[in-house]
Amino acid sequence: MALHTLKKRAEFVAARKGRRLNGPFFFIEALRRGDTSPARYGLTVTRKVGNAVERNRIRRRLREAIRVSGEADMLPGIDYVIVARREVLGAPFAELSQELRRRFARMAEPRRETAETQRRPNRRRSRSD
RNA sequence: CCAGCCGGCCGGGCGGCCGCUCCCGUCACAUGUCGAAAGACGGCGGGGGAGGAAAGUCCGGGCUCCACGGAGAAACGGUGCCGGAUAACGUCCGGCGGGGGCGACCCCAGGGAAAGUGCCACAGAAAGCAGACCGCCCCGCCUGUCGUUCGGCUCGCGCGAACUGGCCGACGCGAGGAAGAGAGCCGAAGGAUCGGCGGGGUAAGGGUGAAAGGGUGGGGUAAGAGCCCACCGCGUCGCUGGCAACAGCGGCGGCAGGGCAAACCCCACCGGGAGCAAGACCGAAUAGGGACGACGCGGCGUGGGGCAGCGCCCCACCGCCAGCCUUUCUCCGGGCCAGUCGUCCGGGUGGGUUGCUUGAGGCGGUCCGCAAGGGCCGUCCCAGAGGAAUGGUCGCCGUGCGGCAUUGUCGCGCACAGAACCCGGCUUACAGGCCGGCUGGCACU
Repeated sequence: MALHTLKKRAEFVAARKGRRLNGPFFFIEALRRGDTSPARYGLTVTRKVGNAVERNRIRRRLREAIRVSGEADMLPGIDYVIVARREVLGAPFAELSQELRRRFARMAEPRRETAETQRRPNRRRSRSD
């Protein structure tokens, strides 16, 4: 049974209010929905990353990486939004899925450290559409 | 073999593992949800699944909705040689004209400049009722210069003769025959030439410019000029060929108002508007809409009523005038014309379903046509997503570059680019490769 994906623009916008985690290939926004239904995810690939072909490729690699190795580390009740960077294109697939797993695991951990990272001034905003 | 021109086509291939989506078949046996059931989600099997440009969204259509009563005018946008193709086009094909190339071929927004307006910078004398800077020519005047002839003077060279020892050398002569050498100055005559000034002729030449009022050659002339002649160009008339654009030939005209219309403009032809987020159906909350009832409602006019009357108020007609909508305007025609409260009714956003892929369709054959294309026959069904599928990953092969090396191995790379209702075009992007035809060279037979 495949994971559900986010469908509405409102859901993407809401995820921005969640915790944020940076990485070399992407950053993740995670929002606790307050129920216990299975995790959902959405992919954001902005137009400045590349043309349509490259954006498609990024989306497909990420989706495949989540399907193969990321699913297990996602927690129920949370919406994840993964905002891709251009580096996804050149990265080896193994490295990509490893990175993805590491990030999900980090999300699941107690938020002492993450809370600290979040306090750091981070006022950069990114469009999700 | 080299260089080039044109047209067509492909644009990585094969396989393993794991996925996505749509369709068809099948199962309800196992598990879960919904359901009375059929069945749906689902399991299993099979099949389809990005492009030549899917792109830019620049034209033309189909399809859909909106608007659409008639007449006239205007405005706006587009197209612009001729004929054909086509559903249509600004596209395509075949011609014509102009330009380029040795050639195969390529390029051209290619109606009207004698309706009018405007512009033609800089340079240049002059840029639009043409003009005269230099130059060329003629005439007059002035001053100088150079030849010729004549006369005079000065200097120099030489010869001769008498005399003579020698020297000096008067005189004469110097284009005659004995001989040879001239030069300068002054004056006069007439001529040539240059310069200056003035008057006129000219548009050949120079120079400026994108463009200077046909071109080349000859005659002609003071110098020149279509002034005259030949050829070319141009205009015009006629004939011939062609459906036509146009071409050819002949006559006539001595040549006329140059360019820009991708400046306004004129002429001819075409054109309603918006787009699948169109539209249709099912349909929450909230806000708004319509009908009926009550209260209430532009101006003038006409009729009726109330008050004793000036006048005011009420009702009706809807006659006129306003206002709004009818396409921008005009005329005619048509429609609408406050608001508040109560009752009832239907629309409608989020969402879902549909439109949604069988079509000016592809492929093959055949016939017609130079071709674009068309007719007929056969055959095939070939993506339909919706935060958006059509893939991810690994291996082998192919191919390009580089290293080692010598035909193996290693490394890096393999273009432009992703359907969103569908077609016909245009334009733009694109690594590499294949096929066919043609042209110009070189070599060999």
